[in-house]
Amino acid sequence: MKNNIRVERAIKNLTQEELANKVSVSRQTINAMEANKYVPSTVLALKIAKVFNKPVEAIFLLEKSD
Amino acid sequence: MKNNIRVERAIKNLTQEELANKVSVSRQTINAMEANKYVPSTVLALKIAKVFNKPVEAIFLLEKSD
DNA sequence: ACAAAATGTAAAAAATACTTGACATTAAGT
DNA sequence: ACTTAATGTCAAGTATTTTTTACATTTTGT
Repeated sequence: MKNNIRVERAIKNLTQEELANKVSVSRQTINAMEANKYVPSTVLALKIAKVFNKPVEAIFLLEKSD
Repeated sequence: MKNNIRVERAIKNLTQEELANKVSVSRQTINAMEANKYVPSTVLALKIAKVFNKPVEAIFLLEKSD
């Protein structure tokens, strides 16, 4: 699974830490997600999508391998 | 987090097992999700939304407790 | 009423998400 | 060049998701 968090974060001009605070996770969690180290839970995906005012599908993209 | 899987499944007339096969998880995973026993991964949420042709947000709903 | 299909549930194990803390590297501003 | 903010990364630990197996209950069709 791919994600556009870094891009969306740039658009909104947010640091990893600021985003982390907004969605109540650690900064490392955001960092690891951007580095595609793991797939977040749906709760977290919904919260992030909400911060960016976009549907989940616009930020998190399924790949063939999923 | 709430979800409308049972309703969407009824609309599409799918059994838990059929849905489970479509998204490559066990029947118990679908059952437990419907029973709100746990929150699925984003990959699973995306796949389920795709089966139902709806955005993730239409099927999985954040609650205050999230 | 009976049989078969669908659903509920539970426990143990495996896999993965997420935290905390700590330190190293890079980028930005003065 | 210096300082600070931002990001990268790692390791160990906790929490949660998901699988498997197995059996009980409910629903559906005949």
